[in-house]
Amino acid sequence: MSYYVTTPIYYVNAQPHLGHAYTTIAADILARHMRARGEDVFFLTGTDEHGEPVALAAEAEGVSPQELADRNAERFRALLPRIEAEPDFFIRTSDPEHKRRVSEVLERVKEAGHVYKGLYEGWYCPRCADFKTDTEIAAGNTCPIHHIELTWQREENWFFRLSAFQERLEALFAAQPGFVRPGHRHNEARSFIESGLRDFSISRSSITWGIPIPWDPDQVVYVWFDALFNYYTALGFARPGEDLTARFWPATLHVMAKDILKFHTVFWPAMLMAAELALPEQIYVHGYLLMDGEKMSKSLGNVLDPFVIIERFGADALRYYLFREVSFGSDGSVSTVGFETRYETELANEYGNLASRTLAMVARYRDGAAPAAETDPALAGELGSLRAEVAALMDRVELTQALEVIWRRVRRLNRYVEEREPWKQAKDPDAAAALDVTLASLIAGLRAVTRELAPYLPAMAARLTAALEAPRLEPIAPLFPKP
RNA sequence: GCCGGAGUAGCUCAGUCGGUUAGAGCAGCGGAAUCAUAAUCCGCGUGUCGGGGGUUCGAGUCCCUCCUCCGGCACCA
Repeated sequence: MSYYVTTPIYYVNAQPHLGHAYTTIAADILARHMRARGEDVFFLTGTDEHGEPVALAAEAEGVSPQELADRNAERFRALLPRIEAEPDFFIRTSDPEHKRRVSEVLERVKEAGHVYKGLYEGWYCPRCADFKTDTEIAAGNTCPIHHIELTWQREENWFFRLSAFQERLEALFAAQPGFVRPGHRHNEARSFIESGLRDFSISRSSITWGIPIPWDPDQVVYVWFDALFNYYTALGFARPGEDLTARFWPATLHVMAKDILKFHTVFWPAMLMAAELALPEQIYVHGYLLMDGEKMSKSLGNVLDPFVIIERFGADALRYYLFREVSFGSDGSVSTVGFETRYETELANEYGNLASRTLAMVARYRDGAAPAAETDPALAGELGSLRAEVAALMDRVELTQALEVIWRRVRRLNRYVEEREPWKQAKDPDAAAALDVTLASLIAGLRAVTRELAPYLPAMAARLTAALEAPRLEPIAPLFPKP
């Protein structure tokens, strides 16, 4: 089965931060899990580069938008290895192939009658070179940024006939209750649709940094229309000389934070319908990471710095922590103290130490030779069902719950050691067979949990797996050393 | 205002179709053990399940109402 998972493409005007890392790690965990299951996986991430803010920032710096985009896109690309994310392709919306394909699709959408010329009017700030929504207008009808008076302007734009898709979207949400997850996000999107859809403008004449409208080169494509299609266009040129579209389209899963729900759950499906392309199977909307209960904010000084964590504890630990601490799909708090607690109690003491004590005992009592005994029936059932349980949860994108069921086994294994007291078995010549069972069961258990943990802890899982599969088992340096 | 979500132990949260004395982790206290990164394991909870009302043999779980917090309510990339 093909499994095509995406992150949003990140807007290059911002600095990469924990939020970007969070989404990317989520998609990476899913991709790794599915690869391990033998699925045909394609994992896409990238950058969104067009639009007003980039054009303005470039102007302010005295560089071209492309130069600014090149520089900042590189920052997002550089984030990937640091968080151990391994996408199959990194798309940039300034890629010529992307632009060409968006133009093609747009023409198709227009030919199908879903695009028309209309008037876009509203309050306009000449300095921002942008229209303001009602909520963005400051007192005295001024621009909140420039504090100058806004003017009522009208612009002739090309509009997308979103309203025409109202019924089809309603039908989609009714027929596929799992289209958007978690469920309350599905409802949120649904109620938005039911409140009545209005056409929206998909072109801009005020800027030039974008994809030209094929039949009206004085205007460029509205960035969202450009950006969303990345999921589709990427498959056409991710592999030189090969078109992966038939193999991977439609996407299995789009992962994103809640701020862009509307674009992905309403606009995007309608755009695909208009282009007569298949719809993604599922959209997963996760929450925000909060710092001590507040939204991340540099000025508040409450930022959990992912790079500090990675440097001190490794990317595995960060990946683990984010999905362990915060229930995926909800908002949740993260903190340095919380991180340190989980790192020490769970990664170091429970899991890392389980590995240490197991390897040490095999080395000490059996000279490193893994006993050939069968897994203790007391454990076999629980360990045997783990793989299927995790797979079922991953299918539903329940990343936190999957970690929970895995961790229950980690704790079970530590309890098993206490129950069996292998140090006593080692002293009793009559208990040799029992000790074999104990050690073999621990090794099997450790393998089972490590296999499931590998998507979360790629580096340490690989280390431990290698140690467990070595011809001679030996103690290894702590997986998660305590400072 | 309208729509949606949340309010459960000191903290963070789980509680599937309503059903046995409401659970887990963390923190705290006591104990056991010594294979291990002094890591582990066991024991210890008098919680108005936000308030009130209702349905039911039975409600944290369903209905009504009120309070508090959060989010969405269109072009913000």
